[in-house]
Amino acid sequence: MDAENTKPVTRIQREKHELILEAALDVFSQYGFRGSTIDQIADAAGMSKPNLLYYFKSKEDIHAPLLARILDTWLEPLRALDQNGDPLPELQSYIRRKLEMSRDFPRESRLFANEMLRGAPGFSDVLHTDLKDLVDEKARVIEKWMAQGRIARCDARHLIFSIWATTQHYADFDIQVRAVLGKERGGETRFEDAARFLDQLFLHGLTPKK
Amino acid sequence: MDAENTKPVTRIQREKHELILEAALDVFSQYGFRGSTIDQIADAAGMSKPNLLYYFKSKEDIHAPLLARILDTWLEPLRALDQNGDPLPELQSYIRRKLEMSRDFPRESRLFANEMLRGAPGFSDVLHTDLKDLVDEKARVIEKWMAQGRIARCDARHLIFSIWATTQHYADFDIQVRAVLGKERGGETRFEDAARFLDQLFLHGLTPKK
DNA sequence: CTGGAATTTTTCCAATCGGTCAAAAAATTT
DNA sequence: AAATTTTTTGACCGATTGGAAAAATTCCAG
Repeated sequence: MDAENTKPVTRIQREKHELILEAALDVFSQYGFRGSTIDQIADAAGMSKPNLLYYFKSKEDIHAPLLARILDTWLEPLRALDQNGDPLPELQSYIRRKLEMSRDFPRESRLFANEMLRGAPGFSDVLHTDLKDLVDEKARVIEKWMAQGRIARCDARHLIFSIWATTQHYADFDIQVRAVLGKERGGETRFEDAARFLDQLFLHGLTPKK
Repeated sequence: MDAENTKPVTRIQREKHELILEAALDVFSQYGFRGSTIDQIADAAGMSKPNLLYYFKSKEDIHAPLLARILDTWLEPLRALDQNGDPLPELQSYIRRKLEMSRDFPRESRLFANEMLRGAPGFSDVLHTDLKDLVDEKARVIEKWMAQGRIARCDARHLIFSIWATTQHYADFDIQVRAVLGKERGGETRFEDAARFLDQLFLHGLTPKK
């Protein structure tokens, strides 16, 4: 009955499953679902298309587990936001962790972005439940901090949006960021520079300390 | 010789050109270049594929003018950043104008995002010249303001990135934003809420005024 | 080292892809 | 209204798409 949940059992199955998902992440994150072809993925995985289809019976079946895996990973830093910690350091470390994810998992970020651009088909239910619930919960935590005067009063949800946006930008718009910074400005320090900048932005904004 | 630059002359040509580009923007902004089909665009434009190809001789020829038109529009607010104005109001109005563009031209924003996710093929030259030059120029303006103590010291380029990221987020991740805010929280005020929040973020950050 | 299971390759398919072409139909000019 | 130009259609093309089937091969336990 649960034919789709049959997990790999043999050594080869485990290896190839992982190999294919790795290759698929490369391809899907660049071209999106419709723009990617099974042949492309098979090539990237170094195998023939029918061979790939022996492990995943359809294009959807390769894409779905990638998405499922990601949302969880992606929200982990937000889950770690601790209501018992100090507000500013908590948010600071949330921002830093999200930025590190953009640095270390840019393909995952782009896959997610591709899905959002398409309007998140067959994914919007998760957005309205799991995601919304988590954001609601953490927004309440942040609002409590505001009520206690430990943090400036602002819209907690838009604060979360701005953290997502600024950090994911470095993965999703990597090409643009590199182009603008140029090589002479040492594009390899861009994540440290970004971390410093975001720290200041979220802590103090642009008002000069007189 | 300049066969590709033959501009529409008749009334019908002008109308259909615009109609097709409008439809193509809908499709390309959702599925990206590779994920979109000429048939889809023709359907959206209410005409047959061969008829569409009478006006644009290839898929590329529909896509290219859309992209060309956008980068210019997109950077106009940054161009308007006036070095003779007051720093904080200048930046504030830059942010507001960018946010308004996300509200009024979300498809253009998504088309651009799609192109970036793909690595901006056949576009990266513009990024390294026009875009970089403009950002360099405006970064110098901002750095001058910092040197004069009229604005907090920070990385001017990453400041620009953060403005791009936070504002475009409301167009590119619209689905997610709506899902998180939910209808009960009046998703139709999200742009006003965002404007208020971004004003505060960039002006004062999160440090509470004691 | 062999028999059965797991894996891979070869061949194939119908649908869709981007695009062409000639003829039909409108629109415009004379 | 006739002649001409512009626009639209339908039929079609080779290449690519997602995927099926079955034969050929490799793997591994007894």
